This record gives sequence, structure tokens and C-alpha cells, in this order.
Amino acid sequence: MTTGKPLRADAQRKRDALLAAARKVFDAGEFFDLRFDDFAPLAGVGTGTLYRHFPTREALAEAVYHGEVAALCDRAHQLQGTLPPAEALAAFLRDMVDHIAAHQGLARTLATLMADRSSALAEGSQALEQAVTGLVTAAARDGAIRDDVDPGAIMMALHGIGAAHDRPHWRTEADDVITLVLDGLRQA
Amino acid sequence: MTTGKPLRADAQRKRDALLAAARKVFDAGEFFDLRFDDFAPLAGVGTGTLYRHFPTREALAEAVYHGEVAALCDRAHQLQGTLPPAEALAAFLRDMVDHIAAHQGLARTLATLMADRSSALAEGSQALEQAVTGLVTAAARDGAIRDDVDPGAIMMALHGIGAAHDRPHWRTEADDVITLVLDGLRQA
DNA sequence: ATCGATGTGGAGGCCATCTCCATTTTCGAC
DNA sequence: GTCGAAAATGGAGATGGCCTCCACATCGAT
Repeated sequence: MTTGKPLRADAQRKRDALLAAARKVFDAGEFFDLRFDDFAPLAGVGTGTLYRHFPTREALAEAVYHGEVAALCDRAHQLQGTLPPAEALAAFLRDMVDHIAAHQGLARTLATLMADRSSALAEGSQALEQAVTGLVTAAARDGAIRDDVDPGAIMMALHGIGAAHDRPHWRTEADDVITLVLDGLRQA
Repeated sequence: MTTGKPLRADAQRKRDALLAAARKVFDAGEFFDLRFDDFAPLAGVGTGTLYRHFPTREALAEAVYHGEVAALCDRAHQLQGTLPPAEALAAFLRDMVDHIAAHQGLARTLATLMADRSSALAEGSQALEQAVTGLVTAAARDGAIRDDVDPGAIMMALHGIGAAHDRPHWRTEADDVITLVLDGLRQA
């Protein structure tokens, strides 16, 4: 991440306020009903300030997304340190579904924006992908799962879970996808 | 689909022209670089005509999408009639990846639009989902695959494949996802 | 050939997005 | 503490894409 310049005290405050407001609006799923300009006063700033900090909707989404990804990566490392490789992977994937389920609105918003400018957010996903790759290769080296499957395939499956946010039986289907992936991975 | 009124001869011609042009632009991946207004002359019609036939970008996408879905459903039925259930399912999923690979731009465009207004296109996907469900339940009844997994889970995985269009190793990963799903389905 | 019904097209209104700069705030130096 | 340069602010207004509207053209039944 570009921590190029230390940012003045007030600027940092405004930036934080924007991110907090964004998180709230995202979670409520109201992001698309809102003119981008109208979002600024919600965080107590002017439109100019909003645009300087986040030139586009996507930039704002990416910033929020980074927080999410960081939390998930922490979880991955934590699990990797306390469970056998295969169980760590399984637990992580299950937790991920839980996490998405607990933040429906956020996931929905991020998925939509991700589709629009996937290149921008794909960059943000790198950390997550590295975490998943770490879990997969550890389990494979351990011999607990096959080693002829690209970890990226699991990212794809997760992508599908996140993107299909509005299916009626989302939770059941998401769990089943994880089951299929995990059982598929157990094949020699 | 609403074939409510027979549509006058010239109207049908313009409509076809629009669809043909749309298909071309979609496939070239230029749909989002284009003002919707500028799209009309590309098909040799005025903006008014464009908007009457397709009130929104999404409506146009949905129309194109219907054609794709119909082709895939035909393929599903064809396979279901000529192969044992489990093989039909496997062949269909592999074919689907082929199909998407062969129409990258189209898939990319549709995936993006699907995320924006997924409700609109979810309706269009119903036929596809029914085809998949048919293949899955047939294979399950045959005892060739487990029966405790919701067919919707396979739709989710496919959704992931379609949505992750711009990953560097897309083809490899897509194939691996299908492998995981198929192997996962073979578990009792 | 006539005429009512149906379809056409593009000029113009509307409104969300983004820019620009006069004013205000911060903070290091003295 | 206070001064001044640099940084940040915010909202008025320009920009430009989306969509509507209706005078005119085309169709096709009689």
C-alpha cells in the first residue's frame, strides 16, 4: 500500500470519518441509492474533500475492502498457527462463509463494485489470495490434500460465493460449494 | 418470454440489427467504453429507437444473454439424451468452460452486468439453472454422484468461473474448479 | 390509393459526476 | 505565542451522459 506521505492531522480525521461512514452505508446496502455527492455530508465533509480522498466510488470501496481482507488474512494466519494444515484450510473456508453471511450488505456492495472494475479490486485481493495459497500449499505438502490443483481455483469458487449474493438459498449453497471443494481436494 | 405482439416488419428488422450490433460490441469488450447513445448509430438506428426496444443497457444485455442460454440448454439436453447421466454432467461442465473461453468478451460483459442488476439476469438464468439441475438430479438418481448437495452450488461455482474472467491463469483455474466439483460430487 | 396505426430519430432537458479555487486550518520556526 | 507557508476544505458551477418527447415517416389493411 502507498503510505507515501504522512497526511496532516485533520486530513487523517476526515479520511477516517469517510471510511467509517462508508462502512455503515455499505453494510446497510444503501450505497447505490445514494448520489456520490450526497455521501460526503453523511461523513461531515464537503464534496471536494470526498473526491480528493477517494476519486471514485471504486476507490472508496477498495479502501473498505482492504480492511476486510486484512481481517480475513489475520484469521488465516491465526488458524495456520493453531491447527493441522488440512483443518486450518477447512476452518478458514467455513469461517469465510460465516463472515460473508454476517456482512451481507457489505459483501453484496463489494461484489457488485468488484465486477465493474475487477482489476482495481483484484489488486486488493492479492493478500487474501496469498493467505489462501499458503493454507493450500501447506495442506498439500502435508499430504492431506491433492497437489495438482491450482490454489487460484479455490479463489474462483470463493468469488462465485461472494458474487452470487442474492440467491434465495445462498447459505445452503455456499456451504455446499465449500463441501464440494474440500471433498474434491481430498482425492489423490 | 413475452411475445405479446407480433411487431411490425420494419420494427423487427431494426430490433435484429440492434441485437447483431450488440453481440459484436459485447464480444469485442467495448460495451463499457461506449456511450449508450453512441451505440444506436452503430446499428443504423436513432437513439429513440434504441431506447424503445431496450430501455436500459441491462435490457439489451438480457436479450443477448437469452441467446447464449438457449444454446447452452440445447447442448445440455443433447448430452442428456446421448450419455450416461454422470458423464453428461461432466461433459456439460467442461463444454461450458470451453464456451466461455471462446467468447471471453461476451462472458466478461455479461458477468459485469449480471452483478449490477443480478435480479434482471437471474431470471434469464433460470433456464440454464433448470438444465443444470436436470443433469445433476439425473446423475444423483442414477447413484453416480452424491445426492446431498444442492444443484445451486454448482451454479455458484459456475458463476465464479464466469465472474473471474480476468485472472491470468483463468483457463487452468476454471478447469481445476470443474475438477474439484466433479470429484467432490463423487463422494458418497 | 387512402388512411389509421405503428414505428422512427434526434434535439433538448435533466441530473449525477467531478473540478476549481477562495477561504480556512494546521504546524514548524522563531 | 504568533507568524507564515503549505496543506486541506467545501460548495458553486461546468461537464457530459442518459433518457424523453413528439413531429414526421413508414407500414399494411381495406
